[in-house]
Amino acid sequence: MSNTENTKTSIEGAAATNFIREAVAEDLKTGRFPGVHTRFPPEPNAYLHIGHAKAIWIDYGIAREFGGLFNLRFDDTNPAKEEQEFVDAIIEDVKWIGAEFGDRLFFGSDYFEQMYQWAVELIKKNKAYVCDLSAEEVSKTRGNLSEPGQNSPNRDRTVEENLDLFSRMKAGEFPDGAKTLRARIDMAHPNLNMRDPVMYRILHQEHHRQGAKWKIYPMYDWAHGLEDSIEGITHSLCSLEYEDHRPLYDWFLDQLGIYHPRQIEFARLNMNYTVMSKRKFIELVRDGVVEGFDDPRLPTLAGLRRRGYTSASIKNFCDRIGVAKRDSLVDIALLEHYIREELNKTAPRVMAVLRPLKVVIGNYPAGQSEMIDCDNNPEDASAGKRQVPFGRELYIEQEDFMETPSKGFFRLSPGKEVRLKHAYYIKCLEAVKDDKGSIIELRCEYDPATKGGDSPDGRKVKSTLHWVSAADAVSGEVRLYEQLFTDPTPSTESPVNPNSLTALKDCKLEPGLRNAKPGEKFQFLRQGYFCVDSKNSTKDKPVFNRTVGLKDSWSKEHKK
RNA sequence: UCGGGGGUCGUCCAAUUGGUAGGACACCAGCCUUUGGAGCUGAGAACCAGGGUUCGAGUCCCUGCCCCCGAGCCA
Repeated sequence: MSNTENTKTSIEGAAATNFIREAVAEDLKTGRFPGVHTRFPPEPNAYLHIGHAKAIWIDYGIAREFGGLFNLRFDDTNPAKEEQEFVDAIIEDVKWIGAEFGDRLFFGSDYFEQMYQWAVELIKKNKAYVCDLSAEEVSKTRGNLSEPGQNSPNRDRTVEENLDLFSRMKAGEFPDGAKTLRARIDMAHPNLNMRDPVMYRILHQEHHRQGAKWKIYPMYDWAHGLEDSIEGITHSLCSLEYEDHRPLYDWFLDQLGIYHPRQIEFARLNMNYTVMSKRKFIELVRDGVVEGFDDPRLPTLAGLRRRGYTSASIKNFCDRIGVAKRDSLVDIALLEHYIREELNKTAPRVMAVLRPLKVVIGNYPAGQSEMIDCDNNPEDASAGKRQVPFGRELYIEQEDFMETPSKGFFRLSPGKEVRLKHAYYIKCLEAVKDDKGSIIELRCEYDPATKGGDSPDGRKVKSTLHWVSAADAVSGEVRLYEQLFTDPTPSTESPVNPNSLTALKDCKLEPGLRNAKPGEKFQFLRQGYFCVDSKNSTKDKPVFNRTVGLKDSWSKEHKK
């Protein structure tokens, strides 16, 4: 345990400690547990989101820091909601995050037989009984926050009768909902979870792994502690809403007298401008509001990955938000900070014109072209240089030109000179308009002496623009994303931001981008970080997703 | 109403367990710049309230206040 001291801080020098780490260290010190073994127990009924990444990183982090083990275990106790598709997606996501579970991949449903035996044991101890009440009746007799519940009329069945009925439930003799197995605790308990909770319900439904073998399925409260116990979990970490369930978790384990892990709860992650609700995701996908669970606007891990987030940036984020018990709302700007920080160091710079405006350089010889040396990454000299074609006709960004410049605008306008990145200074002579008066082309002249972007006479320009040679440009689609919701604290009913996706269909990309691979990440100079879409991008028609924009003090100033 | 939790800069998390309240993000100012990017420097900014104990309280004790979770045969 001497290594706990220097493993306190993980990547990026995050917060020094948290209450869970301290509790685990204490348990090791007092000998409550000889080592550390954690687990991440998703139900395979949806895709994982960044809130799960936080949980995974806590579970895995605690195991790693104390030299322990980490299991991935599917809590697949409800066949009505669970599917293999989700199992596969979750495994991929957990691996992507980098929580190593080795061969410790488990399924709660594999323990059904053992759970059944333990239930029989509880019946024999007269701690559980078969109840004939309907779901509605159970609900009605449970009481409420201020009133105690009433005992089930079947609460005092004999052990023999209970054993018989329970085995017949298992055998499939009764229809769905006809009976349940309930723990005999206390219908007047102030904690509603302790009022004779249901342990098993009858479900004539095929399980994605167990097939038609089972007609009864265990409830979460009954199953979860048993799963933890079977796997020898020491610290069963979960979110705050299970605090009320801990007494029940403990009760089952104590009644059985089996190995007893310790449950510790922490606050789940909330982020502004988004929702962390599986139900909402399913709804958005079903209604076609988003493309799928991996839509880049969703905070699912699959969505973030497709958007261009790296697992490292998500882990850095998780380390920084820490672990605590109080409710919080993390600013999504923090997540964006970590992906910018990483991509600033690693993403090659390229030029792409999103909303093209043609520029014709009158004094550049017709038919001539040349290759310009461009830095791949000013943050990283080892990234080298590449050659980009330059010619008489170019595209620049529409928003980089203003016929009558507003105050503080120092890009291109008639009579003004700017630098084309890595290339030449150009001066605008004239804006050509169509019949309707829209600007369709700029007539400019360049200064051959400024090749490379410097003027020998030392004159300065206030602005540098990105550009793409018209003759060589690759056309592609660029998808710009904004927050999924305009409401900083959306409810599940909040409308989706109508501008959450803007697809620009005819962007002009520098020719090298033709060979970009799915998932490959770039900085589009002056605009942001983009990655090749992993689903819709083709060689002929590349598609890029904007991961996050560059910080933009101009637009900030402009809004004032 | 009952039970379980929780209140520290705008946001998130710390404070060696009673000894100068700190970091990150965000924001603001300045510098620098062949990305209005990046980078650098600096500033502002908090202990829910009121009592008490103590030389000394974010930390211990009282009394309030506010917030979250819980009444699925979901997890």
